Formats: sequence, structure tokens, C-alpha cells
Amino acid sequence: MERRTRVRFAPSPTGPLHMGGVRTALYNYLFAKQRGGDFIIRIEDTDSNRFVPGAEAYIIEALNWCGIIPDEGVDGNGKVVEEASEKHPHAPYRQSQRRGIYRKYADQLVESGNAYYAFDTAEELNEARAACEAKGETFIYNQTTRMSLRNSLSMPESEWRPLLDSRTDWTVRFKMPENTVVAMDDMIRGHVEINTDTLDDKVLWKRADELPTYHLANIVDDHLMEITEVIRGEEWLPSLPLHYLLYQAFGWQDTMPRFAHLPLLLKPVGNGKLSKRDGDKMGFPVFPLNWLNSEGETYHGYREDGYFPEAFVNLLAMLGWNPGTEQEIFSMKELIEAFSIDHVSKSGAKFNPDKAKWYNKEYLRMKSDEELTDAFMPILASKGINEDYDKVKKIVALIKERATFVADFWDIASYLFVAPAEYAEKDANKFWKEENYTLALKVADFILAFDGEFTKESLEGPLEEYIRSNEWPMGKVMNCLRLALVGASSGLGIADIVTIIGKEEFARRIEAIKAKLC
RNA sequence: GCUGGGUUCGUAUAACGGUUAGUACCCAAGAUUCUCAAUCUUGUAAUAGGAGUUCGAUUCUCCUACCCAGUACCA
Repeated sequence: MERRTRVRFAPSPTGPLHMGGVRTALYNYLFAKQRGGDFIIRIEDTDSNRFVPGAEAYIIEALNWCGIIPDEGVDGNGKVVEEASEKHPHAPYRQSQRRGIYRKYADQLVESGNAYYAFDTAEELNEARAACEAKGETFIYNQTTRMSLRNSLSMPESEWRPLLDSRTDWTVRFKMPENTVVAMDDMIRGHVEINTDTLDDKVLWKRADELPTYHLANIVDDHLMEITEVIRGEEWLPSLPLHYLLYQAFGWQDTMPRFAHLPLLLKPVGNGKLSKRDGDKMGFPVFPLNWLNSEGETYHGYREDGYFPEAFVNLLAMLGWNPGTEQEIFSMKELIEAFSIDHVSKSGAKFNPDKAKWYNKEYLRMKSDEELTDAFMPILASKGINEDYDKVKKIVALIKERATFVADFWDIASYLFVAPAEYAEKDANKFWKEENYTLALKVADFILAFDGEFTKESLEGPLEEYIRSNEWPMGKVMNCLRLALVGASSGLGIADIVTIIGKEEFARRIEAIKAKLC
């Protein structure tokens, strides 16, 4: 029987979601939407010690910004659902609120002989680890050591049974079978095998906080929530055999989800996975949104750095996946159609900030002048400039191809709003020579005397004709004027600039440079 | 250390036994322009190393090297 596709993104609210996490969520989302299935959010907060306030809201807001909208687990107000309803039948979606569910599954495993109660204290285990380390060995809680430790396998029932009630620091551990080959299939990596002798008896449930660990909670919830595919980061591959074994122990192998382990996102230079420190060090964000940590440090986000969510999603999609064609620009809709696990690569992808910027530039040029103007107006206002909307729109149309971010507009075109505060020395030395500027000033007079309509179309032709007919050097003359208008030898065509700033401002700037340089 | 995963230009990747090993970003050169940017054209640059299997290996197998992950009562 064909099951409805249901995938989940299950972050732990221990801090801001970084871009690798967003990518995992994105791939899950694309996979689900392509099959008309459900994308579910589940909050894995089983470690009360690592809980970070605000992290959960951050994660949901980040996904929302990216257009990754969950079908289940989060409601329309961006809140994690706590009460079951038709749309959210598996509520609550926060594992800390599902506490009561897991205990019986842990007990079930003990009863079926797949798990046992362990009474070793943290100190005892630390000592055992230290003792092994001193001998150059690694302590491992498994078949070779478990009988010499304190648990319901090594002690008679009469002894351990009372401890269940009298102590509150025991755990339930998985009883890893001996010398068994676990054969697994991964949608990305193919067939993988491992011998259970290399694995340990993982803690599944902790009496101390009456909460499961990741492994138990994950398997139980994926089963209960009828998850069909688990698409997660590569760091989970080593625990896949345990998860397989848990499905077997519960007798759920018929509905066990398929697994796909995604390659990691690596730092741009050097080795290792992308970490939150890399970004600010290298001048690119690692997070989707700004994040203020408890020490008062702010980590940069793509949103605040001026990236469009579409560009961010697009670049993320291409980090570890390719469409098999040469298309590089994809809308979310196109991604949903084109995405395929078959084209996800096996190896980690080094993030390339240059390519990220290129993506933003491409998206910026696809935006309408109106949308860009709307974004630019507040920036202008912050510079103390209240310019007419239509005029700003005209300017935006002229400069949008030169920018990567909307925030670049000001740097590129501030001279269209305010006179240059200074003149670039290098350019001035190069162009503002007497033989040039005497001619340039004549051209300025020509422009001031021009009585036709002041538009680029009407002005440009006659202006160039005037210079040519006098056989003056076009480049030198124009750059002298540009220096006066822009403050440097870069920027738009003279006719464009003059048209935008108008005749009066043009006159003022000519006077200003005359006073300064003549 | 052990276990698992990975390895094509600097980067992201294509080529799922037969190609002059393709594309994009970056970089460089040229064209264009009144400058800059944009644009266009061109260029530099890769199958980690070694054995096999095969008529033929980037592609399959093994070994080595290197990288990554896991090795918690963290996820």
C-alpha cells in the first residue's frame, strides 16, 4: 500500500538554526511538496540543559522567511501546536510535552529483552572512562563491559527491582545484539553494512528528567507521526544502525521510513564544517536571520545582510544538489518540480560566498523597479533624504544592474541625491588639468544654456555633437564633468546625471568644483 | 585509536564503461562605452596515488593517502 509522503524537520532549540539546517529543512520541504505530501515540524527539546530561549521562535521565523511553510506542527501564527486538531493530529509537536508517551515504549523494550535498566551513576561512568583512557583505551558500554557494570542484566532482579523506585538517576539502555551485521539502505549512499560489535548500548530514556534521548524519541515520534522518509544531516549516519535495530525491536519494520543522509556544509577555506564563527570572520552570514546571543554578540543573518529569501533558498538548494541540467536559477515552485534525491551529492559542499552574492545580484535584477524602490526609500530616509518616489524609481531603474544588494544603491548613486563631499584625489590628478577643464567648463556652459527639454534623449545627442564638432577629447572632457558631478571618475553617463540632478544643482556643482580646483 | 562516510579545475558541480572531461562562480585578457559598472568574447585551471577487471576506466574492485563525521544520561 502506498503511503502518503510525510517528512519532518526536527530541530533542537539549542540556538539559531544555521544555513545547513535550513538546507535540510528545504530538502525535506521540496521532497514533500513534490509528492503532494506533508512537511512537519517537530521540536526535539529532550535536553533540558541545552534549551535556549528564543531559539524555537527563531527557527520558525527563519523557515517562514524562506517560504518553507510547514503543513503540520506549527500553526498560522507561527506557534508550535500543543493541542491536537484535525490539521495537527499528532500534537503536541514539542517532545518535552510528549514526555508521557515515551516511558511505556522504553519499558516495552525492557520487557522484550531489547533493553535494560542501568544504575551506574555519572561519576561511576566517568571513572570507568578515565580508567580506560589511562590505559589508552576507549570505554564502551556494550556486551564486553555491561556484565561488570550495575544494571538489570548484571544484578539479580531482587536487587535491582527496588532501585527503580528508590533511585531517580537510572536509565534505560538499548541492549545491542552481539556480532550481528545490520544491513541498511540509504537513499543517497546506497547499501551500508555494519557489525553491531562496534556499537554501544545507548541510553534511550532517563529517569532523572523522565525524558527519552534523541534516539528513542526520534523513532517513537517518527512512527507515531507516520513519517515515510527521514532526510537529515550526515552526522546521523553513524546512529542509523541503532535506529534500524529499534524499529526491529518495536516490530515496526514494515512502516520504517526510508533514510537519506545529506552531505555536510563545509567552511569556504580550510577544512571542517561550517561553524557560526566562520561567517563573521570571513564576511558572510552563516545564519538566515540575525541572532543576538546571551553574551550580547550579534551573528549576521542573510535577511539583515540584504539577501532576498528567494536568492538564499536558491543558493542553498544548489549546495549539495544539482538539477542535472545547466539551469541555475530556480524559483521555489521550480525547485519543487526539479528536486530529486538522486541528484544529491555524497560529499560535503564548501560554501562559496562569491556565488551567494552572484545569486543575489541575479535576483535583484529580476525584481521590479517598484519593489526595489520600496526597499530603497527607507534607506534614503535614513540618510535624511526625502525624495519623490517616481524620481527614485527612475534612479533605481538606472542603477539596479550595477548592484548586488539594495543597500549598494546608496554607495553607487548617492551623488544623484547629494553633491560630492570630496573629490577623489587620484581621479582629480588624472583629469582635472587646465587643458581639460577649460574645455569642460565650456561644455558646462553649453549644458546650462541648453533650452530644450532636459531629458537624456534630448540632451545626450546635442551634447556629444557639441564636443565632437569642436574636436575636443570626449573622454577627458566628460571625466572632468564627472569629477564635478560625482566626485570621482565613475558612475552613470553625464547626460543621465544631469537629467536627474537638474540644471540648478548642476550649476551649483560646477561652481563648487571651480572654487575648489581652479 | 576505533567505526562509518567521502575524494573531478581554487569553489559548486556535469559526464551513471567510449566526450577534445562540459557548465557556473572566482581570476585574467580583449571588445564596447564619455568613466565605472554592466554586457559580450576568449583564456587559465581538474579526474588524490597505486594496483587490478575490461578492447576501453572519472565511472567497477582492492590497497594507500588525505578530508569529514560519530565514538555523551547532546541533538
